[in-house]
Formats: sequence, C-alpha cells, structure tokens
Amino acid sequence: LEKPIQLSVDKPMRVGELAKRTGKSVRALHLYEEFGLLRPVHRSKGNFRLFSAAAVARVEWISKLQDAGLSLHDLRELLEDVSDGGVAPAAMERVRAVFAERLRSTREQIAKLSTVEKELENGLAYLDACRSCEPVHQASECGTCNYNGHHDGEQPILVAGIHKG
Amino acid sequence: LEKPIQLSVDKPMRVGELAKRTGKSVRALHLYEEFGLLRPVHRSKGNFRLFSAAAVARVEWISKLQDAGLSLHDLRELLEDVSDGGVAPAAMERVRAVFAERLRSTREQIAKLSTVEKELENGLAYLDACRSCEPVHQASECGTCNYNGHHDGEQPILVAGIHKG
DNA sequence: TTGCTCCTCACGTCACGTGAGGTGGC
DNA sequence: TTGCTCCTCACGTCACGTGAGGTGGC
Repeated sequence: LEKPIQLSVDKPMRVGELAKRTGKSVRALHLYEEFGLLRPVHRSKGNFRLFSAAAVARVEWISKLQDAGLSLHDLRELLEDVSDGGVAPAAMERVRAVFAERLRSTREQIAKLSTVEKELENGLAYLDACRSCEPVHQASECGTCNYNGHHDGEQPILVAGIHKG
Repeated sequence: LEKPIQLSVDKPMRVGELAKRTGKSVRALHLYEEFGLLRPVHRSKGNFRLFSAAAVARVEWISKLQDAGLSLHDLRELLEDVSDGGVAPAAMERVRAVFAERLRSTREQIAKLSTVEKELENGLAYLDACRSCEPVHQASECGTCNYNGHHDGEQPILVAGIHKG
C-alpha cells in the first residue's frame, strides 16, 4: 500500500486572501502577528507576507476563542504554555481549564442575550399597537400612554427605559 | 375610594448606590451622563450627584441595549428622536425599526455563541482523554497524537488551532 | 505606464479602568 | 479627626479603523 500522494501543494496566499477567507481585516491579521499568534511561512521578494493554508485554521481558532471572551494576550499565554514544551498531559490540562471556564462564561453570555432577545420581542409587541396610534399624539405622551390596549406603568423594560431616567 | 398614599418617598441615592444596584462602575455612570443618557435629579451641597429611583431603570435600559449591540452614541440618537418631540406613532416607528434590527443581530450573536459553545464542548471531550496520557509525552507531540483514542487529523477545531498556524 | 495589492508608521475610536489630588458629611 | 464617599481631570487599555506615503508584480 502506497501512501497517498499529496497533489494539492500548499500554495501560499497573501494577506488579502487570508483576510477574505477568514472575514477578518488585514489590520487585524497584522495585529495577530504582532501578538505572536500568527506567522507567515515566509516573505516574497517584495516583502509580502505569504501564509500557508494552515493559517486559516489558526485565524478561526483565534476568532472563536475571542468570541468566547479571551483577549489576544490570553491567547498568546495559552500558546506559550503549550509550545514552550513541557509534559503533554499537564499542558493539555491547562488548556482544559481555560476551555471549561470559557464554556461557563459563554453559556452565561448566551443566557444574557436570550433575556435581551425576549425583552426586544416584548418591546416590539408593545410598539405594534403604536401603529394604530393617532398622529394627534405627541411622542412626549408615550410615557403615560393609555391607548390601544396600553396601560400606564405596564410598559416592557426596553420601552419604559426610554421615558424614565 | 381614596387614592393609595405613596408612603415610600422617592429618596434620592448617590452614585455609589446606583452603581451597586445596577452592577455598573461609577466611571461608567459618569460616562452615561456625559453622553446625555443619564441625569441626576440634582446635586447635594457637596456637589454629589443625587439620582432618583428611575435612574436604575434607565441604566438597565442602557445596559441591555448595549448588549444588543448599540453604542452609547446610538442610544443618544434614539433618545433624541423621541424626546425632541414629534408625532408619537412616527417616533415609535423609528424605535420599532431599531429594535427589530437589534433582535435580528442578537439572534445572530446567540447562534454564533451557540456554535462556540458546541466547539468548546467538543474540545473538552477530546482533552478528557489527555488525562490518561503518559507524562513521557511532550506537549509538542500533541499535534499528531494517536493515543487514547485520538487520531491525527481528527482534532476538534479549538484543539487543532493550537498546533496549526 | 496603469492597477491592484501590499508595506510600515502612526494617530483615532469606543467604553471604559485607574490613579492623582482634592473636598464633603457623619 | 478619622473614614468613607464623592468630585474633576487626565492618561492608559484593548482591538482594531483609517489614512499617509511609499513600493512590488502582472
């Protein structure tokens, strides 16, 4: 049995293409490099950065863990912990601890956003009735509206907050 | 039938208490005031800001719409649209449009975070097996691990990204 | 030569954090 | 007087955005 021949040579790409493939700005990619999170395989004669296909996976890794609440500095430390060598199970245990904490905070964030989602829905439902409001009313009256099924003091939070404070 | 007597006089609070009740920093509350989003009812003799109980609702309103993706500048514009007067149904229609867009983007954000949540779970499941990894292995080997049920090239994204790039 | 992409500074932005130095109230 | 809270600058931070002025490659 022969080993499969790798036909697609890992053709390097310039920063613009990496940006397109990852949805990141060129500026952001430069920043990741400054932080030691990303490294072009080499430079062209014209000093252009040339990235391997693996860079896409790395940028997505950065992006997802940023969404999970890690800073670029946190990510650098995580990479250093692993690449500075050390015993495998210990290094992975450290990564595990970080992932576990991120899972916790990500779930918290989802819960928070789900609450906001509901409150936006409640606000929209309330505002639906405003569509049959007569144009004789001024916006300044909205805080104490009693028309169209609205009852003063029963406004959803995101509507009440506009008038209070 | 007599009107219910309002026993609890709206006793004003200082900025520290407003901070505690809303979970915001004093600095943040000062900033909201600079942006015209929050206003103390008056100042004490010692120039201390004094807020009414309604300020709590306002700060929560700010906070939730920030979570939904609006900037402090966006919020000021929203308040201006309503308080600058104008016809009620038109003002509320503008608010409706903003809420509708925020609902869309909030759901998008929840979906994104749900993906991250799953990927963290996958990463943790993979790393569980590392606990029975022998300490003879170096962390530098993890990229091509074939032990404990691990197969090279089948690492979850958040683990593979550590080694690639 | 013309476009297009890239390069390296370097200042701007947003929502705060963090002192610095000083004052008020029980 | 001692704490505690508050005040107003004002600079720092994080993850970029946005030109400024210049070069490389088809």
